[in-house]
Amino acid sequence: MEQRRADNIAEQLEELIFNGTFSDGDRLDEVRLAEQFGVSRTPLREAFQRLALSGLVELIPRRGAFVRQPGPVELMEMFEVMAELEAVCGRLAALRITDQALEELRDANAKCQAAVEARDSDEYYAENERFHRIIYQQSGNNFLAQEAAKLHKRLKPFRRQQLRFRGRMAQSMAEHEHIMRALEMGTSDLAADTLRDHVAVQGEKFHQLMAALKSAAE
Amino acid sequence: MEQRRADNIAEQLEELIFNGTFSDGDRLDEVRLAEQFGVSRTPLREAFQRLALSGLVELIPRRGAFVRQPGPVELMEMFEVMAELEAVCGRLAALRITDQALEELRDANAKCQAAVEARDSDEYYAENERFHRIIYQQSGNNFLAQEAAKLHKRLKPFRRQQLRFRGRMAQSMAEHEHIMRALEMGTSDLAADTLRDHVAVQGEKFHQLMAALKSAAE
DNA sequence: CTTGGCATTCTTGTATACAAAAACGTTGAC
DNA sequence: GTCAACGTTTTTGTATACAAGAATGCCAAG
Repeated sequence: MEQRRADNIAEQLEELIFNGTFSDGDRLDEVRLAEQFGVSRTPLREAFQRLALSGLVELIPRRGAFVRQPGPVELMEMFEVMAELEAVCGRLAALRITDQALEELRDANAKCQAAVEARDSDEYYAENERFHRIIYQQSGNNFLAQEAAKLHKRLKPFRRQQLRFRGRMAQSMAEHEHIMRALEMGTSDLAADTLRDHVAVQGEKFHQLMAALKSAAE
Repeated sequence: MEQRRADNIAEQLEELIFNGTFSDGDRLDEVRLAEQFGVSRTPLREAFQRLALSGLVELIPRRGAFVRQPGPVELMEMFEVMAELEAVCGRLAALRITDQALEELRDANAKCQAAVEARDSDEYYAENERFHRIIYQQSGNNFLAQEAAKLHKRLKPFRRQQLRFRGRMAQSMAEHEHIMRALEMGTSDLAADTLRDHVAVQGEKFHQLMAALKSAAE
């Protein structure tokens, strides 16, 4: 026995849900997945529980585990909450941020810029995430930072799509500049508003994308 | 076999942690609890997972399940986040609240007032919770409402203590009045600020209480 | 007396076996 | 032909058995 297969399985299942192998409403068959992963049902059931807590899976008693992808409405709601959480982080961070953290923000932003010019979207995502994560941390509120990071992670697969809009990357970079300036100046309300808009626009773009896909299908 | 013992056990354990039977750092012994509840280890482990997700228990691989009560610092952080979440709910609710919901708020508030006069703290807690829950709902953002309710529930046992401050109940009632007025008028920023302060002061009071207890112990 | 290594014991993680509930298909009655 | 009731099958929930890692204590060596 190695150790903690259940965790590993939870991650793999998460990946399978994100990449679309399983989609909304699919029932996750315990026995089938068990032999597929080469384990017994026990660790799989543990993995289900873990996924249920992060919201990816719904556990219905006596019925099984069902994939639960958020619909457009729920997604918009989540983006709205994300925007507010980021705004709070920004407001607190503007007062509490350290010089060193500011330096790291500049670094992350510079690498973001480089990634945009190199058309390296993976690099862009990574550095963008670092940028936001620094702000969460610098809120000085660890609980808040964790909650923000949790939701950020959950929205990750949807944020990617929205960035395919023409010119969105450049616009996003400009917004980052404004955010940094607000943090440097320590103007908390401005930092909050700028961050809120920065995230809210992602929700908006996503909404537009959904609408476009829908009308294209008709 | 009845059905879903695991859920039941999770609830009971939650209660045991809240009422102080288990306190911070305690290890939850699988076998001991299993025979205590008259079940096998399997449903217990499921219950642990569920408690871990709500943050009451920390699961350390190969070590076991440990009770994880938030310390003073984390508690303050949680109250800060709660204050901000309520503020957001208030800001949105001020724009979206229905007349019927306003009526229900008035009703909950009146019953709160009656409970204060009757010195019925249980009733007060119940109606106070209803008051806040209505605001969560009226934010029009279901995801937000759920998150707010989740954190509200988690802070419940700590909120109770803080209300023992002299005159806190009356002050809280006055704050409720202000909140309602802001919601009636539809002034979202005012509603947000009033709610934020209303919750933040709870954190403050709690802080004072902790300090008082600490200095009394010296 | 202290410390390091080894063996024993205890506890967690996983597999398998069993029980009960829900899903499914078949058959029979109207 | 349709619908309902019953029996079969599948699938979930729980118990138990087993394997492996961590904790503990003992003994010996310095």
